[in-house]
Amino acid sequence: MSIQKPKGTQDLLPGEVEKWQYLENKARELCQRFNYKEIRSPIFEETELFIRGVGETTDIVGKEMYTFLDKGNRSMTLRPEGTAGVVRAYVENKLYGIPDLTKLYYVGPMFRYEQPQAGRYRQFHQFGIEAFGSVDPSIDAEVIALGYTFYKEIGLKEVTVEINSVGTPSVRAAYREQLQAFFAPVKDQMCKDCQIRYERNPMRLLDCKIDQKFGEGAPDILEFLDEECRTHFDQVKEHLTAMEIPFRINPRLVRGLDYYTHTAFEYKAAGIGAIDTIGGGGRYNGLVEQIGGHGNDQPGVGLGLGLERILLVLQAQGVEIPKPDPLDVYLIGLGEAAEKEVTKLLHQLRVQGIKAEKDYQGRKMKAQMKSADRFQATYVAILGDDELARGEITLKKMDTGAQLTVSLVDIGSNAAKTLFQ
RNA sequence: GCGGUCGUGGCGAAGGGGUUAACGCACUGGUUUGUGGAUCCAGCAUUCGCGGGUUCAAGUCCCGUCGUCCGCCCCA
Repeated sequence: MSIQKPKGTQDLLPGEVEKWQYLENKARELCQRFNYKEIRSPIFEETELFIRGVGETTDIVGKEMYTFLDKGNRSMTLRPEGTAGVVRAYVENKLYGIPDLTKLYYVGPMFRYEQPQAGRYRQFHQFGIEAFGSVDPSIDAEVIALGYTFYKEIGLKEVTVEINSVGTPSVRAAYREQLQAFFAPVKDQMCKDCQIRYERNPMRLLDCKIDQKFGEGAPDILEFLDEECRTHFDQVKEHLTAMEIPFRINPRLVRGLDYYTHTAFEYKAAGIGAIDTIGGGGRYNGLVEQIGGHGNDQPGVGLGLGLERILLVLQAQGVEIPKPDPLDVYLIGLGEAAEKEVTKLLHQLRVQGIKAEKDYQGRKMKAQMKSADRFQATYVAILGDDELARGEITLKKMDTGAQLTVSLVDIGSNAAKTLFQ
């Protein structure tokens, strides 16, 4: 049997890849306006980085990493998310020492070893941003606003922003105890997954689909926030309101990564089967120090948006993505001498910036006309022995069928003017 | 990791034990020795994901395996 692509990966072919280019271009252009600079970090890192960064108790580290030993017997892992690598690069390159260079973005593939499903792949792609060095709530709001603006500008409708505060580690510890106390009486009645969650991450008990009923009346983390946390959260909300970014407070929003503090948020949209999260992020004070070591305490806040999920929702909503321009001109040469002249002219046109093509399979003129039609060429240029003898070429405008003759020298030296006069 | 579904030409899709594997689209050629998007004609799967089994006979039944799609856990 012939070799197939690895499970959960996809070949992005012409026709589809244009949509990706559109999204990526939009992301870059948007980041320029928000003054985020691109960073390209490795696609694989030392396994230890993700264990320390993402968190040992997370599903990502526990069961979803693509880990392998390199030839030096070092444990490496294909990045399952973007933040850890960017934080590592930020610390390693001492970017904290360069004033104003703290707002970064990336676009690229991520890897998680999971069973594929609608909107879930083993290699998927994220557009993400990270802002380092500020605890100001306005930067939390800016990050949320950038993601929301991206969705809006590519034409996504009905995107919901959900926000929550997951507090600080000490706030969470207190909350965790209260939650365990709340669920203790019904613990034995809950599903087997929840039995595990009860011990490892009680906050997850709140969004279990099976055991919803047990969560009713459970304490909200928002009630446990201390003064600092509450103030930060309130100010994030005020900044969002000032920017007219609609949001919903979801006190049960828990993210899958351990590093979040204070602000946590998700973007949701319907249209991907059972999955509705299309992006998310939050603040991660303490992560830089955790990865970079003592003395490197820099706060950060960031987000990650799933590109294939965006594409799926766009499709479900029937949003059209602009197509690239079709071919300007398709050249047909009839006879050996004319074909050689076509080769010359084709190159002259391309050098001048004209999108031009010809046949390479020795096909009949009718077949070449069909090709031109498939490429949606604006013009077909026909060169036969008689035209060649006169130093001219026949131009046919495909939508009207109108034909005219132009000088070979003219079109070769100033194609744009000759074609579109 | 678990559960369901499906796997026939470039694409869509019939055939559910009997031997020439429908049909549609696309493509190529012809009708038109130099003019596309229309009509008509012709061509286009020694083979039904892969491996094994049952049978006189297997796309068709059974088992395994790989993959797809969907769902669970969790997330992008």
